[in-house]
Amino acid sequence: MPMFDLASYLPYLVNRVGARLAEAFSGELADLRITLPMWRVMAALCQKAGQRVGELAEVTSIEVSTLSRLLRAMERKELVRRARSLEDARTVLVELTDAGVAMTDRIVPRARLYQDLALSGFTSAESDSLKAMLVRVHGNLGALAAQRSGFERPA
Amino acid sequence: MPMFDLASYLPYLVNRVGARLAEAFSGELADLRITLPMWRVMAALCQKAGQRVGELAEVTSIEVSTLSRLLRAMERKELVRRARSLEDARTVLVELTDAGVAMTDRIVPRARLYQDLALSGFTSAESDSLKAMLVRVHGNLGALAAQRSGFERPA
DNA sequence: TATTGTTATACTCTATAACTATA
DNA sequence: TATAGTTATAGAGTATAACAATA
Repeated sequence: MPMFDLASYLPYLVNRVGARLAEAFSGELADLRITLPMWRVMAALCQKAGQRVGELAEVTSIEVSTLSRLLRAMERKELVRRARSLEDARTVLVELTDAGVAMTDRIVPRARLYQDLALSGFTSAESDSLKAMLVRVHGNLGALAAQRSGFERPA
Repeated sequence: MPMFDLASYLPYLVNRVGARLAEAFSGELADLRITLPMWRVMAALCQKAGQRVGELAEVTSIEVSTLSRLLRAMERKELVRRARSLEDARTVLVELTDAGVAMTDRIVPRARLYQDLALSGFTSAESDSLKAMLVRVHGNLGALAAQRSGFERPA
């Protein structure tokens, strides 16, 4: 029987936390009839107003084809608007509607509160340290993927 | 437009890292015809030999009904074995077959290497600190879920 | 009655590829 | 030709509930 300590295996720890974060916040969004993927899109859009579909896919970690259908559902709920770019007519720019902005405004305080609960007992230095290390790991994995693709990626 | 900084939002950072970890290691497992959920089950089982289905569901963050079908698929591949418990005939104990142990033995070194790549540039103290903080966040979220369920859960 | 696990259903996500339109 | 996005399909996951067996 091979030896392997899950409790010190980073992917396990991250997956576990991610599952709990997702489960808990999904419940938080249920009464607003918003799903977690929708909130991810809204959070990305409220950070930067008009984004291309591919850009959004990268930020939200949602597959482009999945995202395309998700955006259609969000359009039906009048949360977002899609429009062809004037500069490059291949690309589609996505932005929040007024209703989308209003909904995001309702969710953001919950998201903040929720993060505070997840980090309760942490000093602000500890929170910052945790986040910085997650960013470093993300970077390491990105470099890894870039290597495999044969060469460095633009970013 | 609401203000919200994704780059300092913990759920976003965790989701992002989780997505990259999953994507990268899935590729690592592809040539062995093992999926990530299968590996999660195997890793859990190599940590503790015989586990109930519900126990495995908790450890792997996989829904019981999904896990039930996953275990059937793993039985067909002769990686695991299911058997009714003698003590409580309602419960089913899952364990790795010899082939399952052999496969796990092939994967474990890759998993270790893979973790090292994800944590490259980290001192051992930093890695430990990151893991410990993820465990604390997991605990905070568990306490939160327990509260909502009306009262404290056994564990 | 409550619990454990399996099964069924409907819905969503992923992966892949075909397709349209632009560049 | 290459790129951006949409759409279609099949396979797998999730959520829910019904169900069987056992406690």
